[in-house]
Amino acid sequence: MTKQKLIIIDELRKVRSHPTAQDVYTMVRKALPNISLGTIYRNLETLSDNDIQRLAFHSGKRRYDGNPNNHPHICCKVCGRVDDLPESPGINEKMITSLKKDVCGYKITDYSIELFGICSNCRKE
Amino acid sequence: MTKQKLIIIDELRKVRSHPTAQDVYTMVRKALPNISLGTIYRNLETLSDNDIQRLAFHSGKRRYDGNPNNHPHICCKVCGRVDDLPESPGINEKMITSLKKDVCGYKITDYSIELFGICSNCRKE
DNA sequence: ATTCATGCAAAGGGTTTGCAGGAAA
DNA sequence: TTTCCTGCAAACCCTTTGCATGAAT
Repeated sequence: MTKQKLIIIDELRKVRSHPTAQDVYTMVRKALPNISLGTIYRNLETLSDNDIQRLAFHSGKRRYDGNPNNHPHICCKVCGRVDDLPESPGINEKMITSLKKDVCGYKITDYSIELFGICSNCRKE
Repeated sequence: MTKQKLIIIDELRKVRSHPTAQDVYTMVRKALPNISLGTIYRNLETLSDNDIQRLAFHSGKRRYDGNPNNHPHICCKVCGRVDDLPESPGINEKMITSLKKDVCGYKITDYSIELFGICSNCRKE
């Protein structure tokens, strides 16, 4: 666990914005001005095994979540903004368990539940 | 609705494999040998409004589904294979409706529910 | 000393776009 | 004729990678 990795985790845990790799680069450079984008990418990749979570959306840019536990998000199709969804009674262990039944031989490790829409800012325009 | 678009839809409806743009290119060239990749991309984009569905995973490659209705998928983290999930009692309108509550001003248009894991083929290796 | 991560820059790979030619109404 | 779509190729952008340097044990 290097200084670079520690600061990346730290910065990710501080925000709720689900930043892109570039965003993380900008954030981390405040503490480590000489860190390279390559290191950001390499470490985000490594840390995704346990400490953080990668999110995939249609924009082509990955986003990262300092919370490693799968949970639902909502993503704006216009500006790309990503928010955590509030707790929902529909999303619980029972529902996930029922999803995992009959998965045709797959061994399940993760899930992703995302809503898509237009955020209030973008609707004003 | 051009010949190119019609054949792209037709090929997508014929398979359950959730092909990438390159895959679609290969499929469509059997019927239209001179079609270009650019046209494939442009039309997949246009058709995603109504006739087909775009899927996003971590690989960076988008995949396309001839079924335009949101429904759960399962994706192999090793080979990238994507399958439809069988009907699940946990995924129903009630659950989606409950998810849509309290979405902080977003206007919801779509959702995506994906499981990730390792398919039976990749587990053998 | 050895090992492994870093910084840098170049390469890679999927997707988008500008433009001239062509199909369709 | 006008409009819109296509084929082609180049550009774009995010991400990955090779390599020499540097940190850490």
